[in-house]
Amino acid sequence: MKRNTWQREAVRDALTESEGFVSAQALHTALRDAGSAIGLATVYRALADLAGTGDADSLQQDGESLFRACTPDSHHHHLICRNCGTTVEIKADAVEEWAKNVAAEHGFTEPHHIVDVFGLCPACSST
Amino acid sequence: MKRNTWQREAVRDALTESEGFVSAQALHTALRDAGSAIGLATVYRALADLAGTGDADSLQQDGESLFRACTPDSHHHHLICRNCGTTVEIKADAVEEWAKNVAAEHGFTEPHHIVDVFGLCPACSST
DNA sequence: ACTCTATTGATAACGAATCTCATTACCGCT
DNA sequence: AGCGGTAATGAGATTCGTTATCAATAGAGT
Ligand SMILES: [Mn+2]
Ligand SMILES: [Mn+2]
Ligand SMILES: [Zn+2]
Ligand SMILES: [Zn+2]
Repeated sequence: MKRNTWQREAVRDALTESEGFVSAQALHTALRDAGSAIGLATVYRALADLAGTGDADSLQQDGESLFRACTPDSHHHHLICRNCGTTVEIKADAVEEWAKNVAAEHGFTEPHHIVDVFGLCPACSST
Repeated sequence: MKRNTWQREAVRDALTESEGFVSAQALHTALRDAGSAIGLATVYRALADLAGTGDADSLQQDGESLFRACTPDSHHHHLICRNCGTTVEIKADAVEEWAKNVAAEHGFTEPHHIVDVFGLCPACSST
């Protein structure tokens, strides 16, 4: 059975308080700086769990995985500032349909898709 | 100035002969198996060059970069078999427009996007 | 041919992520 | 509340993709 630990709660809380996508290592450093004694491996495990249950979304950038607390049970995509990490959740039913159709047209089954939009947020654009 | 070497040509040719996306290490192994004495670092450098000039597209899967020879000067996306790597190039003007608009609506500038569709190709679906 | 220097490649170094395993502590049970 | 089984933890070792080093090589203009 799955047990509840303060470590998992700490990771969940730290994720929620982050503005945008963060790496496991950044989250671990933030927790340690805040006085926590949590281990790095535990942060990785907690993030993997959260991503597995749908409570966190992840994406890969520059060869490392980034995570973000997300609205559960709601498939969506992200608009991400590549400078400061600020993230906006986006619903895109048209793209969902397109992805499903394009896979079917070529005889591909069990389709899934990766759709992310990067840019500079208003604050980072004006500097 | 940029010099022409048989190593760069070998990487370009090997990429072109590959069916789908391949990793730098897989390409290096294939070249060595074919009798080439090319070094691993050179394969990495050649692939980075090709990606930089737009002659190759790249994506990240399971923490490693995969590359593929692509039609130059033609922005497109990919439908990829996650079992055998077989890839189909896809034009999707509607998605291009959507990405541009969604960025503009939120005040994000200099937008770009990552759009990939994964699935099982017809051959891999029937097993 | 000569010279300059971009390129190469064996190897070391780096870094994100995972594994090991002895220790800890959550939780169902009495 | 006290036990006991065992899931979870964490410091350190390990794996593995990628990049940095740097002496040797070779492309290309003269
Ligand atoms: Mn989607
Ligand atoms: Mn596009
Ligand atoms: Zn920003
Ligand atoms: Zn396939």
